[in-house]
Amino acid sequence: MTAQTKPLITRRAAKIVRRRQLIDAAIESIAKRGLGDTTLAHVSTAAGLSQGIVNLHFASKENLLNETLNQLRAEYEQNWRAALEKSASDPASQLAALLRSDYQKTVADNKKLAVWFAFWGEAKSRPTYKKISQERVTDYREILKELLARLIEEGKYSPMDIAELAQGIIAMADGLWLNILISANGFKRSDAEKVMMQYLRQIFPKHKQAFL
Amino acid sequence: MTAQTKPLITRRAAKIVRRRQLIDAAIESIAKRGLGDTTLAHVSTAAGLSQGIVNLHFASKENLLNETLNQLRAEYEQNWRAALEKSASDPASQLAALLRSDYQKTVADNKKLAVWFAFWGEAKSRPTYKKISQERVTDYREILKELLARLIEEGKYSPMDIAELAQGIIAMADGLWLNILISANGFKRSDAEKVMMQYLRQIFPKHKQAFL
Amino acid sequence: MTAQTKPLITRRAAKIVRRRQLIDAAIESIAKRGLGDTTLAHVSTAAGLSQGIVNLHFASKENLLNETLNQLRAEYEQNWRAALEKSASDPASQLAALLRSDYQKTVADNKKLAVWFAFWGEAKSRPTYKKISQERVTDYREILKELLARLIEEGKYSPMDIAELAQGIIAMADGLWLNILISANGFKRSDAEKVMMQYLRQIFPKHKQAFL
Amino acid sequence: MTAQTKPLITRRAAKIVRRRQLIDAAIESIAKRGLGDTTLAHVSTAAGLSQGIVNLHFASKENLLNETLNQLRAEYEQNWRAALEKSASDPASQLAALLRSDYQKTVADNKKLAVWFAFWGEAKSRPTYKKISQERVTDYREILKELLARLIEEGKYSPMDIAELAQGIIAMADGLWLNILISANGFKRSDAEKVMMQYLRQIFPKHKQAFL
DNA sequence: AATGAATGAGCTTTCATTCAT
DNA sequence: TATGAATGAAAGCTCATTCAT
Repeated sequence: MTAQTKPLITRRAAKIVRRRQLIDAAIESIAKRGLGDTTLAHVSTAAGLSQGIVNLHFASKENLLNETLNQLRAEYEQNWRAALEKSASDPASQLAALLRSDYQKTVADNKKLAVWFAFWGEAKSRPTYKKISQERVTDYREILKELLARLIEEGKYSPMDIAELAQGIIAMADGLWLNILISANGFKRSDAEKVMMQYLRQIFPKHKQAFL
Repeated sequence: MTAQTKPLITRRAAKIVRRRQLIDAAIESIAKRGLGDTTLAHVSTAAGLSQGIVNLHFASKENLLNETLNQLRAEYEQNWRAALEKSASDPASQLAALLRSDYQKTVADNKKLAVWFAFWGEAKSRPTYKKISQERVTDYREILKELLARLIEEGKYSPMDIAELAQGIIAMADGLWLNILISANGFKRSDAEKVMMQYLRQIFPKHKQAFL
Repeated sequence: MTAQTKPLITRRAAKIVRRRQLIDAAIESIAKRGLGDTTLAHVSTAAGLSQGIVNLHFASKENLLNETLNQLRAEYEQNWRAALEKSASDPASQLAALLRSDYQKTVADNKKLAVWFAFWGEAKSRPTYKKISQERVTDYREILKELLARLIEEGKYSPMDIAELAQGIIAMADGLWLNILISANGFKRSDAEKVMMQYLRQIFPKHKQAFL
Repeated sequence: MTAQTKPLITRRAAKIVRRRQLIDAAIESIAKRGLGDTTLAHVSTAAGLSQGIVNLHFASKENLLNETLNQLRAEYEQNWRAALEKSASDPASQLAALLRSDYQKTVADNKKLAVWFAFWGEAKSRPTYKKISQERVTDYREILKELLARLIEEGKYSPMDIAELAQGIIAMADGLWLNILISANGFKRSDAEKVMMQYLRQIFPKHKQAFL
């Protein structure tokens, strides 16, 4: 009887935990089998739960998948924001921190990359996937542009089209993810980071040090 | 009028023609609906043919999909090789031609990009997709490295890690494809080309002209 | 009246009950249409259940069919063992009981005979069918041989090759099943029994009484 | 021009040959795969001919199968009639010849037995198969009864129900076929013959010699 | 909140049959 | 007479979803 006040919170918490558990199982399965071959049975089994559980917590498979992508997006954003906070505040350090964060295990391990690409592969025909995929880089791009502007000013580099530059950097970042996912010869996260840093050194030679 | 005895489109088309027709229908459907929602019924209907036709010509759906990816790969290669042949032989022109070819309509229209990403999305769990995806860039990468070497020598640029450079360029090229596919603000093939050219101008300032 | 809270037939029947229900439906359909024309739709409809039900409980059609044959084999064995137990223990009575049991309604009604022959018809190309068909008579044959030996001893008949004798009796038993199944002129179970009893009287004239 | 009178005959002959060729291929396939898994593609391929060939010569698969069974029936009859003609004319010899003929290679090799049982397996649901299967033994049974009558008279055996006796003999003959088809321990045609001869010796001890 | 038996639409595949050549 | 590409109905099977418990 004394325990009766608490359960509401506990239950709500339990609910969130369960959802997260199912999302994790979904990521696991998508990475292993692809989006097309992932069934709700795979997900619930991997979560050690029963058949109907996904529909109970997410109402539909579509919804689970949307939430999964959303989860990935949130993690991604959290990760680069944390990286910025931890790093020194000068633009070069911040830029390095931002771009290095893309290759941290938390966001770019083989499983998660596979899932990102799985969703991108369906993005054209699924507005929700497309939208979340776009959202993933909106803030990132703005921050990136800001940092580039500050760096160019600080380093007195000749003027550049910052928007284009940011596009290029993000493109390279994504392309390196693809390379990690698909390469035959074991291209790793650390390799991707090296390539990216080399690129930054080439564009911002005066700040080489920050990009070693 | 003399051709009137034989219909222009013979009902029994040559096998190769039929196969091509079905591959085209597959591309169409994958672009429209994604890989996961593409059914053989979609493909055969789009081709204006009957239910069993895909299994007749490709034995299985899996095989059709493999051949579709293969077709895309072949087209891609053909396209950049043709671009190289048409362009001037100096390394800068060749480099520009090679990288511009990635954004030609033949290989990078919205449909084909969607299909590429659809396959990449399943590449982790499908060895065949992975393999063909790797093959897509093997020759391309070699040629690219060769051109970079010649250009660096010609321009007497300070030494660079050519392999890494090539990785970065290809990554950017692929990432720009993603941007075309997913961007909200109408990022087009021509925009991608601009970004890439800007990048080349930054790395090879003495050859700016070739990358305008 | 007290049972009214729970319906007599619970929607979710115990697994074993469902399986049995489906096997019965399969027997029904095989008898009516043959093995080749029996579809899962026939079986599930006959069982008053839905399309997917067979795959849910048996994983595949092949498995359902194997289990069906197995069921038939088990019933057959149960039947003759029960017959032996019920009969007097002298060899002649036992022999009569054993061979009469082959023509009891439980195991040799028109439906089940049709099913046996349906499986035998495919036995050559289906190892599982062949194996189960062999197993059907292994114990039966041993018991039969034992009884023949005891009877010959008891009656002091001139020595016979018991194995061959048993082969012949079993062959006749099976052939009589075929006759029931195929005969134009309404050859019935009781007719088959008569033929078999006549045969036994001929071989074991001193025990005529037991085979009337 | 001189050859123009002949072709009609040649063609007709060719037609029969072709039909026979297809029937043989059907037997081959049914023995190998069973009735249910035999497709027209199997048959035409085994005959080294093209897809549509069966429909051309038999109008339908059903028809081919009926004709195949018919062919088997005809061969079977031919075989025992030939055996009777070759044998001595006394009833015992005739009887021995008749029953031995059931285990000659021509009619009772593994392939043909498999086909017989394949058809019997569907006989219940296919009137045509049932009919032809009945026809197979109608004349045979009459002859058998006649021979039994003559033998009983000749041997002055105590009176028997000849119809029942014939039923039993035919049943045993068929059951021995089943044993050849299904037995695990290599029960052969010669073994079947032995069992049958033993039986005859038991019933007609005075004619033992004829049944050795 | 959780289970898991049941459903049924929809999928890929097979195959007898047709028919232009 | 023969071919073999094409058809389309029908099969076995999968799986998201429902719902009694």
